[in-house]
Amino acid sequence: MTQDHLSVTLSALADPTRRAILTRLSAGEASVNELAEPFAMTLPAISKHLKVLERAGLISRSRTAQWRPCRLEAAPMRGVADWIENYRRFWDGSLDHLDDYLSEIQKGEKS
Amino acid sequence: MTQDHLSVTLSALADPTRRAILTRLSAGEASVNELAEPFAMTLPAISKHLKVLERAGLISRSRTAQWRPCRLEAAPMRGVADWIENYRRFWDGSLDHLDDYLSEIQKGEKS
DNA sequence: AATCTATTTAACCGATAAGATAATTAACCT
DNA sequence: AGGTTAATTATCTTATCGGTTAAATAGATT
Repeated sequence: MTQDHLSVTLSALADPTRRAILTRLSAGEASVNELAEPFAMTLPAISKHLKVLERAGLISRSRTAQWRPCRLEAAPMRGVADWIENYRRFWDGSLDHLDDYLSEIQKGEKS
Repeated sequence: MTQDHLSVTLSALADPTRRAILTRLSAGEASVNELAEPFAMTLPAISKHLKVLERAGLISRSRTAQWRPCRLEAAPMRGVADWIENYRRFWDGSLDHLDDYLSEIQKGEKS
């Protein structure tokens, strides 16, 4: 089954190692070895995680000599933020204007 | 490995069927059969999806006769929204891109 | 040319996920 | 009691995931 963008993004984000990598990258570019350093995990494992993040469009990679520095590309997160925003009222607790929101919600995702 | 809340929530949300179920539930409670109806999928499959959502705390279930109506519980989404909010500046960009722009300008002025 | 460094690819493994079918539980209605 | 409806559990298959070790590629250095 060809996965939709939102599913690809969310499942990329569902792994704690990958989220930690993104957090690290929010402080700036980093090489694969730098990214791997904090984890009790082999390099190929990190390499795989990076490939998942790249496929999801959450990072991009350049080439400098033998290094392949990674950069955060947060754009796909916007889809997640937008989707989840439709549910904010359900945890924010102000159920007062429920009716106003219903039609908006129903315009949401139809797979 | 015991999964953290955020990972459990995100992987529950990573499936389009489950997201569609949540969207449906944002319009109000529904029975399992009602939830299953729009999908080309057997009932046990839906039942499994519901179990995943329940484990993630994204739905709760009551018992009325032979029906087990499901209700949306959006609370766990808050963790997702909070986490992702840290990245908004990277796609909203106004601040970031302004910084880039300003440093570009300064380089231009110096040369 | 030889070697060191950075990273990826290949091949494999165990665990989990998503689906199916068939059987089972639970509650309702004659 | 017997049958219908609602939903779950059990079992199985197939595919993907997250990790490993070992080998391969690519570029820099000596």
